[in-house]
Formats: sequence, structure tokens, C-alpha cells
Amino acid sequence: MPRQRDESGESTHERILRVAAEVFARKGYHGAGVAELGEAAGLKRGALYYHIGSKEDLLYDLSKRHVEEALQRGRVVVDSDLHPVDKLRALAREHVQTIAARRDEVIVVLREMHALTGKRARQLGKLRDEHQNLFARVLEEGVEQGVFRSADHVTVLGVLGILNWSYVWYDAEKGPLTPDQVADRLIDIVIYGELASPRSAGRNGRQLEAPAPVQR
Amino acid sequence: MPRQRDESGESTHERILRVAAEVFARKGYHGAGVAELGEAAGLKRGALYYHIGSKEDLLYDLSKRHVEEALQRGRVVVDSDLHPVDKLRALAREHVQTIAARRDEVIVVLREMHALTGKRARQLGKLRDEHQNLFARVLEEGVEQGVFRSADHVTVLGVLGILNWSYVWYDAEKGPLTPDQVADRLIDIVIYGELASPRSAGRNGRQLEAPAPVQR
DNA sequence: GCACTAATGTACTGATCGGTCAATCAGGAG
DNA sequence: CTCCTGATTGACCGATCAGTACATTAGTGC
Repeated sequence: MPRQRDESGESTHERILRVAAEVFARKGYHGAGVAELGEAAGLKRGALYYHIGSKEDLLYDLSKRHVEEALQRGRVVVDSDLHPVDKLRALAREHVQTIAARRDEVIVVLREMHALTGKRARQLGKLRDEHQNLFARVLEEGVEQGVFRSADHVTVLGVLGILNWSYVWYDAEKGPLTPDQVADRLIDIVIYGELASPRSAGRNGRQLEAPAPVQR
Repeated sequence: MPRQRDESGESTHERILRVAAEVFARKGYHGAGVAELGEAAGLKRGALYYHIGSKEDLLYDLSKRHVEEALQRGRVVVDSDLHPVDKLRALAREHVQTIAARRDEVIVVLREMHALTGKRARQLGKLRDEHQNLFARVLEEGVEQGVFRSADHVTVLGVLGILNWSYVWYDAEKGPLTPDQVADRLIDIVIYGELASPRSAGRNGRQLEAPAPVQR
């Protein structure tokens, strides 16, 4: 095996996955042709198929690797002994950092997930659920310690949603905010809410107290 | 013009838009062929092209109509004289109701937006921005009246994100929660935060007060 | 030089892509 | 009946689709 890796130490397969993320993010899975994927990697179709099994393999391998790595980083945070508030913040920072640093992959995972079929779709769905459970566990810990109000399904998906949605609008290279600043701002909303202090905001006898905790 | 409309009063063009939303939502814009779109509407390719200009026209018309209608419903809420908290809640309910009732269209608008090209993409982007501004205006009103803490860009997109993300997971026919219940739960997070009362949660001298308001 | 293998390009498959076209059909108006 | 118009069909366009087969190149160990 002569030159499996180029001067930067990246194998052809790794290069293909990297450029495929960019192409899939820009044109969509079905919108990108195999010839286009090869061209982006500097290969003709025939050579490309020497390195990959199929176009769907590309999408699956790319997505699986991304989610597994995010899962691994998230587990380190969840397994730490931080205070629930700090743990939620750390997990959110990790999440937005990933979105900022590997936006192409995030776009593909979140937007083209449904292009996977059969067993592949199920396996990636399981990985995605595991990652979602990281947030559920942090919230549950908080509820047990009397720090958070609720950890029900909708709350977990709400937290995940407010963070995930940043993949649509956050461009780390354009915006003035760092990933950590964005994560902090979003998680502040979730933790403290947008309501100003009842002292200054209450008027007309309006009820501005927080609602009762939600049942799990 | 004999039978432009069938017995239910739906024109062929309207029927095409309706079934196209379902097909695009299931297979994606690039993943669905025009033959498949026609078949879903009970037409051959040739007949389909008698009613539409192009495949992209279909996506554009479908998306434009959806966003314009959502925009119109949202404006009614924003132009009302509700208290900012109630107005935000009403806007959120309207939003989740739309997601629940016309999920196919929402999926297409949010997921296949990027398949539009040129002027079409720009025009729809403008409409989307107008809809986003509804949330910005409600938050700004709240800040002016001392009710909300901030109305900066990230806050607006955070609120929009926590609501929008429900299009990924909320199935009105499966879940036990009504759209209004989901919207209320999500908007409670935004308004009050997930932090339990500082009285019961504070410990070790931990700072559990809300952070300072964010600058616009 | 020789043999081996990783890697690549070229050429091909059958199918489908979005879109167009002329011919035709169905039904109401005169 | 004739004429008109809305609606539909099926054939056809060139291009591209994902995937395969095979010969060729390039580099290594001997």
C-alpha cells in the first residue's frame, strides 16, 4: 500500500467523508450526484467507488462518525460531578461548539437524516436518541436535587431545540459571538427565563410567578 | 371550463399543491420525481405540467402560500393589545398549531427551503424574515414595558428555535399533548426558566440569580 | 526486471431525471 | 352539427442518475 495518506496524514477515505459533508450540506443528499462528490474529492466516479461502498454508505458513515464523536464528548460532561446548572451549561457549550466547528456535518445529520433507509436509518436513530438522553439525564439530576423544575419529554426537546436550531442561523465566521457566548445566552434563557424581575415588571396585579412544576 | 373543481370544491392546482407537500415532506424535494408527484395527484407527467410551471414552481408556490398564511395569522396576534406575556404565548400557540395542523408544509418549508434558487430563494427568505420579526417585535415590546429581559438577535432566534424544533418531534396524532399544551410548556420555559425557586435550590452560596440583561 | 497490489480512469449499463411536444379527448356554446 | 377550450395522454428530448467491469497506472518488495 503505497500512499494511503497524503502529506497532511489524511487518508483518501477520510478526505472523501470530509468533502462529502460539504457537498451534501450545500446541495442535499439527493441533490448531489456521485460524480460531483468525486470531483470535490479529486476523483472520477470509478475511483470513488473503489473507496466507498455506495452513496448511502457515505451518508451513513459520515453521520455515524459525527454523532458518535459528539456522544463521546457529551458523556464526559454528563459523567462529571458538576452542579446541574454548570453541567447543563457545559453540555450546551459542547453542543454549540460542535455546531460551529463542524457545521457541514451537523447540517447533513440534521437535515438529511431522513434520506437513510432501512437498518441504517434505525441505527442512526438510536445514536441520535442516545445523544438526546444526555440532556435528559442532566435535567433529571437537576430535578432530583431540586434545582430544575422539570425534566419531562417536552422540556428535554425544548432545550435540545433551542440549541439545535442554531445550526440554521449561527455562522461562527460571520457573527461577532463565539460559540460559548451563544450557548451561554441560549442556556440562560432556559435556566432563568426571559421574564424580568417581578418587582419591576408586575403591574395591574398580574400574576408573574412561575407555573407549577410539570409532572414527569 | 367544465369541471375545474371536484366535488369537494378543490381545484386541480390546489390538489397538486396539497399532495406535493406530502410527497416532498416524505422524500425530500430532490428525492421526489415529477412522475411521483403526478401519480400522487392522479395525473401523468404531461398533465401535471399543464397545471404547473416547473417542479421548483411547485416548491415555491407551496412554501410561499404557507408562510404568507402563517404571517397573516401571526400579524393578528402581534397587532392585538395583549400584555407582552400573553402576546408571546398567543403567538407561540398559533405557531405550534400551524406545525401540528400542516406538518407536511412546515417540513417542506423548513427542510427544503435551500432547494430554491435565485430570486425565488431570496423572496421566500424575505417572507421568512418577516415572520421571524413578529417574534422580535413581541419581545421588544416586552423589553420596553420592562416585562422581558432582552430582545436581542440570539434571544429571538432562541425562542423561534425552541418552537420550530417541535416540527421534528411533535406528532399531534400520536402524542397525548394538544398543540396548545406543547406551546404553553415551551413558552413557559422561555418566560420563567427551568430554575426552581432560589429559596429551595440555592446551596453552597451558589449564585442562582438571573444574569444581567443583554444589550441590544 | 518481475510479481504483486493499491489505486485510478474509461467506458458502459439500464433507469430515471425534468421538461416539451403534438395529438387527442371531453364537453359546453352557437 | 361545428367550433372552441380546458384537460389529458404518451412519446420523445438530452442529460444525468447510481453503480459495475475492466484495463491501466504507479509504486513496493524481491
